Amino acid sequence: MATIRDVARLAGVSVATVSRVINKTDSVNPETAGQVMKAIEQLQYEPNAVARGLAGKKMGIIALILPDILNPFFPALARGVEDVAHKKGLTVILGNSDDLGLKESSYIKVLKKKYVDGFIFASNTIHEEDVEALRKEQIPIVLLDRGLNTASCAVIRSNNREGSKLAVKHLIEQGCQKIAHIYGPQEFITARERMLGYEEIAGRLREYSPSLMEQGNFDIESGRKAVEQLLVRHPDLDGIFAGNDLMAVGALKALHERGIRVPEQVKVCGFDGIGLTEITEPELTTIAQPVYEMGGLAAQILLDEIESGIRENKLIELDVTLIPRKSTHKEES
Amino acid sequence: MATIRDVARLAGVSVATVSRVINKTDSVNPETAGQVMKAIEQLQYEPNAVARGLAGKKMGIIALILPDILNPFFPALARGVEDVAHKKGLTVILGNSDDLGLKESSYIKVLKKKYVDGFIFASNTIHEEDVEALRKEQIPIVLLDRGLNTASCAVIRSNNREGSKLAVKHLIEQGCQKIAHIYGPQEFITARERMLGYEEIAGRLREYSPSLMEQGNFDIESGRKAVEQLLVRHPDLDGIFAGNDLMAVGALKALHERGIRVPEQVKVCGFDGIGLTEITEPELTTIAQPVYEMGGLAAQILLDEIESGIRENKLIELDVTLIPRKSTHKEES
DNA sequence: AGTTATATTGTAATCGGTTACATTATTTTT
DNA sequence: AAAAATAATGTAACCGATTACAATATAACT
Repeated sequence: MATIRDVARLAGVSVATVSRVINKTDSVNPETAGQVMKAIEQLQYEPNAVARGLAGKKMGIIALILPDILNPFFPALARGVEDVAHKKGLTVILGNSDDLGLKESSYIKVLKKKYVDGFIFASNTIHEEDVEALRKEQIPIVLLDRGLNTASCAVIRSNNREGSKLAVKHLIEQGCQKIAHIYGPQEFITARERMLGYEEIAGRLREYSPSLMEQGNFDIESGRKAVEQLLVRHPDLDGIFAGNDLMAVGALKALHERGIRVPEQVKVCGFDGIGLTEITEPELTTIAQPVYEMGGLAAQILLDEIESGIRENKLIELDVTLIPRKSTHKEES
Repeated sequence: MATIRDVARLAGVSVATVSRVINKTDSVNPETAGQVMKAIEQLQYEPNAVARGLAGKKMGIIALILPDILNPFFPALARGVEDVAHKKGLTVILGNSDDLGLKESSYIKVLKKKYVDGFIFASNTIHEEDVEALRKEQIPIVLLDRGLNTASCAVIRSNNREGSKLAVKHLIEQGCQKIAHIYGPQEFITARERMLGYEEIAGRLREYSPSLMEQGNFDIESGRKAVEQLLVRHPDLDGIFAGNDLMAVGALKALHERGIRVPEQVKVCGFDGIGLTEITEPELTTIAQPVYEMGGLAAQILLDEIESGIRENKLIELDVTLIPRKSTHKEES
């Protein structure tokens, strides 16, 4: 591999001039630049990213820390991030935090030493101090689905509240009168927001009761269990709005096991819009988040901040969309 | 951030000695080492990974290049790789190649400049020359699901042939007599092997005919279409072995649309063992690859090679297991 | 006792870039 | 025409580690 000094020698100039040509940071005589270009060409020279990184404290890498790539919500996010990053010549380091603050801290520690350009946290358990520390060191961060309290960096999320309202309204339109909700762990702001949206609309129904809500923890099994509980208390419920698709799948399973037909007897709606929803039987109505776009946007914002060096603590809330499918279909009467 | 010189100064020794203490590369007087340790402690010193990388040409990063993290097969692989890497203090860079040789080359080019320690390719389209080039530069590689021809580095795959045989035998045991196969793109060795396994067992059946095979391309939609074709030629088929789970899901959908009951009229078996198989209705029998373990093993082998510097061109073939589920259930008569 | 081997430590080059500062030549300003 | 500004380039320090080589002291060997 040729180095910048090889190029300088061949072109008969100093390394500084070569650097200037490469980075266009300073004016260089066009003729000289030509020589340099020719030398670069001849030697097939490519600047060494690590040396650059050492000098500039930026490795051209962004870190994406998410809870678990196995959770079907995250691959699309990762892909969104990676596509944008790759287009700009940056690479993406992936970390699974399992929603453990400790693991997040550990990633931060390791990755800071590697001079990553910035972090995207799609994780709910980052310690506030970690964020603060990164800020103080001027390392750009973008947060996904984090509260307002951390107003010290860009935050992206989708409009969970409105999404829930869409879901419940849709269930009502399809004829549901007694709509249950399986909510996610309340330490997640997304889960809280979705519950609020549900309460806002479902609370108006004559049949509404707080006991129509049951906790799950965002996985399939908990969705199934929640429905079992709900059916004990309300055997006559006719709609279920699950806080995410995974729990909705669990709900579908529970109903199927009990011989309760979907959508005829009970209609089910999920949240997230992951691919799974297209392969259940019946296919699952869901509130789709623009996950891929969220990832891309997060990367875009991060890259902007990296390039410009200016932090904009914007809070971006993306719109979600209802995707009506068979699981909430209303038979024409 | 403290540097090694700060430590040296505080401990009253040279940077070389500090380096020796940190890396245990050379003998250091225990007393001196103590001083150094104390200084390190006091300054909260942590070696800068980039400077180290520049000096040693290794950044403590491994690159995982896969076709598409959105394909449900790969998250588990990625997780397997990442878990092992993280345990050893390495980080993982993720790249989506979309099975485009060009994108792979592009990743290689970029990542070599970043001194990644090694590559794991789970992609089917790497140019032979790229592999050769990396080898020549002594950069460790591990390949997943690649042919024997590339015997110049470690290769991991699962026993696709045996897996197919397991699948077809299972279908026969469950009472199938006319078993169709949806095979994947023949440029993928996995697809070829699975087809061979199918032919080996299904070929013995009285009802066998080459026209029982139909091509798909490993996605849901192609599985559905393949079944439509197959049903035209063989309305009386009673078993379908799909070359992967995604196509099996498509098959399920096609059958469901036509009102053909699974498993009563037709039994279906997939291949891969991805999570989707548990949420279809009926749940899908499949041949499970130990995907997470494959990832872990790939990382392990790569790390061994990185550490030791010696390449072992082993070919490891992992066992697959049949997971019988409802989609091939035989009604007791 | 003289010599060789071993342990311990330091000096300075090296990895491969970026960039502050200095220098010279040329152009613009007054 | 002298002074000031601008363009073009080079020198060398710096980023923060590793490591070859040299130097010194001490232990072991003949």
